[in-house]
Amino acid sequence: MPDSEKPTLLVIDGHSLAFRAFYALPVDSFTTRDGQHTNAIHGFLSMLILLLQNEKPTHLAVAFDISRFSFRTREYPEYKGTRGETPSEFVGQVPLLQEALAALGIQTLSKEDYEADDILATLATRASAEGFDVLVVSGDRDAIQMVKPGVTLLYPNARGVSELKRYDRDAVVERYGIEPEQYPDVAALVGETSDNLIGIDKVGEKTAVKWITQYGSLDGILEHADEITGVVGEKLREQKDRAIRNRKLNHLLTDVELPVGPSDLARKPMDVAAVRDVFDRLQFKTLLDRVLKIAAAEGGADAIADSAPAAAGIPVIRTLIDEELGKWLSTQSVNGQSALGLRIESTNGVVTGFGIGAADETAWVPWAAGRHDYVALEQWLASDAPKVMTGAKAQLKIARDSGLTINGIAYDTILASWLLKPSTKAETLESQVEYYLGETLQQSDPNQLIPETEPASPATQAWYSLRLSAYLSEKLDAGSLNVLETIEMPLVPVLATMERTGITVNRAVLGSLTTDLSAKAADVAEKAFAEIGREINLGSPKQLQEVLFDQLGMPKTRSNKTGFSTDAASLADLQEQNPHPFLDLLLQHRDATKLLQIIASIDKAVDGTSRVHTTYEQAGSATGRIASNDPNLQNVPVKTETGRVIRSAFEAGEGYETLLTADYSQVEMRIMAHLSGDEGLIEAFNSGEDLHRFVGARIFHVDPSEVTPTMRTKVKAMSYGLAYGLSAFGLSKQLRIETSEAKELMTDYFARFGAVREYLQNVVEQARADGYTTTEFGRRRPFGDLTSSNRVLRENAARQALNSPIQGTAADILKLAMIGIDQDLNGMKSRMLLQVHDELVFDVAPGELDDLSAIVRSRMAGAAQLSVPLDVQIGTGPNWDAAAH
DNA sequence: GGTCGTTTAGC
DNA sequence: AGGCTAAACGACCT
Repeated sequence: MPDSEKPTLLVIDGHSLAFRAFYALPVDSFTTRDGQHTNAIHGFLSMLILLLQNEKPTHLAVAFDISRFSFRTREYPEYKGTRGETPSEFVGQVPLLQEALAALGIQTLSKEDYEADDILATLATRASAEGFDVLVVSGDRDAIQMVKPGVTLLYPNARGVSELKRYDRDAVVERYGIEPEQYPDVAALVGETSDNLIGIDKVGEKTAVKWITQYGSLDGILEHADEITGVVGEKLREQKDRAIRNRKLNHLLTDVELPVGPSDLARKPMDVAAVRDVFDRLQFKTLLDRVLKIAAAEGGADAIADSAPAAAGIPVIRTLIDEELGKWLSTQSVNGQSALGLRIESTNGVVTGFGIGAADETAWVPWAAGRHDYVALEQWLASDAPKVMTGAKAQLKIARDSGLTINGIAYDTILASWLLKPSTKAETLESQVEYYLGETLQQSDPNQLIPETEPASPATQAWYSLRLSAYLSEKLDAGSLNVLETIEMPLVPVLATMERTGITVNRAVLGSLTTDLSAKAADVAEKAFAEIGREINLGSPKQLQEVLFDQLGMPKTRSNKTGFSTDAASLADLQEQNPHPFLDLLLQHRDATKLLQIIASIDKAVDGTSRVHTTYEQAGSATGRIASNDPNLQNVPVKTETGRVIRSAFEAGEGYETLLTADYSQVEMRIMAHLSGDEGLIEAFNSGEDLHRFVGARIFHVDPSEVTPTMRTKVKAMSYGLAYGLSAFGLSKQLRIETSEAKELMTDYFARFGAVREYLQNVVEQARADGYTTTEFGRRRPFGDLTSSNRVLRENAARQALNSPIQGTAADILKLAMIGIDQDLNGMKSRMLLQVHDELVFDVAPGELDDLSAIVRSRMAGAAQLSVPLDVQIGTGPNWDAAAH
């Protein structure tokens, strides 16, 4: 690079470069797991990164064509007419590329009726006049005409976009033997196949250059056309109109009116969070690293100053205790009015200290039970003074284990970030600091005995939590903030209590079931091996495929990525078409081993007091639901007889009278009735009649008493499928009926409950317009793929969008009920133990059954005011199975 | 040892 | 070609 002090403007023809990348890179290697092609984007961005590194432009813009129509096609409709339909795999990549460019802080330009090259030529001309060095990147040969002192063309060679050839004036002269501004005259004579511009017959580059050299220009040639002898001379005189037309069309405009001038195109800092977001979606790992390196090299924290609060530098940490701490807390929190960051540090589950972060100061409070006077600290912790944390629930549990009371947890950056983008997996403080603030927070590596780098102090961590909260709050809309404040934050201590409480499990029940099931599994496995004459791993889909399709020669099932499916539905199909004892034995083996797995996962989690403590993942699901893990207590079997034996192992705790379960009946259908306003469905719920019987009566035109079990099953499947975007095909599969019958069922259903279909369609339409769906309480879920050109992607997104407000509203409702119940339980001994999406499980203290039932019923039924009642079913019994109803 | 794909338990 | 999950296992890669 020249050391010139001149600013350098880099302008790129977006479409032509992306298109070259599209053909240069194999689609197969550049496709996301969702099926989005990314080869053009990848090729373009890697070229761009190289340009940024090598050319270090101070100013930058990428121009795009808006469509293939321009003033040129109006003048000459055949212009570029030979170009086939642009491949849809390419078209879909352009908006994503533009999104990536926006995140990188790069301005994109386009103008109706003009081509990108006209914009480039205009900018190049203006910039050059204003004293810029200009670099033009275009894959269109017409761009050669822009070259002049100070303007250089970078032109991709045949191998795609990985190498760009520099054409300055001398290079053009060397390559073509003419001056750059003469190039369009040559091209006009020769023609340009790719633009569908036919030249003069028999005139190639050599002849054209010879004439230009001799007569100076196309005009000069035409003036002396009579002097040119031979067949080419005749052709020239015959076809000179073509050359004139070509010359008009290949002239690039240098005076297009643009909203910005060269100096407006100064490089802007990238929005690190947005860059990560886009690159994550595109699954560009290596490219992201390269981009972030550039960001760091170009100015580190300053580069992201626009998108993040100013990094004033990490404040010095004071170590404070007792009175001094009390004064500091009072000053920094303005007597408990203003939020402070809080990080609770622990080792092996025992609190060792507190990091507290204010805006410009941080404090570290070493802590050990009974070692100091902690009055000031414990007062502040127990007060409602607002505290900002990152991952509050886990820290709160440890604090409680150490006998501390913490109130006023007003903000959790993990939950805030999740509400912002609920489809991403839960984060950590370190990942948030890096993602949102573009800074690095050292964390301790548990695998390193002697850490190479000092991990950040809890005080610094608390300070970062506070900064993150400020950043996130600005990004959150009012609805999401409302969900954070009224649902998610109040739920944190409730879930913490439930996790710490756990539920009693009778290991003896599990033990005897394990014995039975193990014997059963061994028995069916042996019989299965006898059927096929050899022993295989029944859990290996690959080995099963060999047995089923090669050895037994069964018809092929639906295919998946690794071959042919052996799932239960496929095996049932096989049993119908090609009955074989092996199939049934295999299913029985699957059944037994699955239950054994679940039992094992529960059993190994039982603690010394016979209780299991799940961990609820509050920021895990895309819709707002809570997930349960380690062990998962939201998928404990219930549907089969054996499954219910597992449930019967969950018992009332010691000193408690019984278990109580409470669940909503058909919440999602009720929410659908409310949201759609469908009069038939609303009437169904208000009638008190069994829902599926009521709906069945309407659809099959019979009296409710005449609805047969078969009719009820079909209607039930249809109703439930609605909220999932079930197709006629899917319905026919599930019910094992003809597609035509499923279609008929759907038609009849919508004939009676048409507002439901209308509502579901509206949800998707609204989501497409807004870019997100919303629950009744304001929880959002963004959707980008609703406008994707990829059909699979688009239709998947549509089904997710229509389901989200329903599933999400149901989640909101039960969460609100839990918060209310927890409040009302204050002063009682009974306790909430489990949440299973539409069900809650409680330990009932002696004498509290009636009170508890009333509280639970009232809080659950009253959690939301819908146009249909929320029906709550309550049951009690010594164990979870017996308490079901 | 990590990641992906398949399968299946629940709602 | 049915929405939201957790978990186990096999297969494959490093």
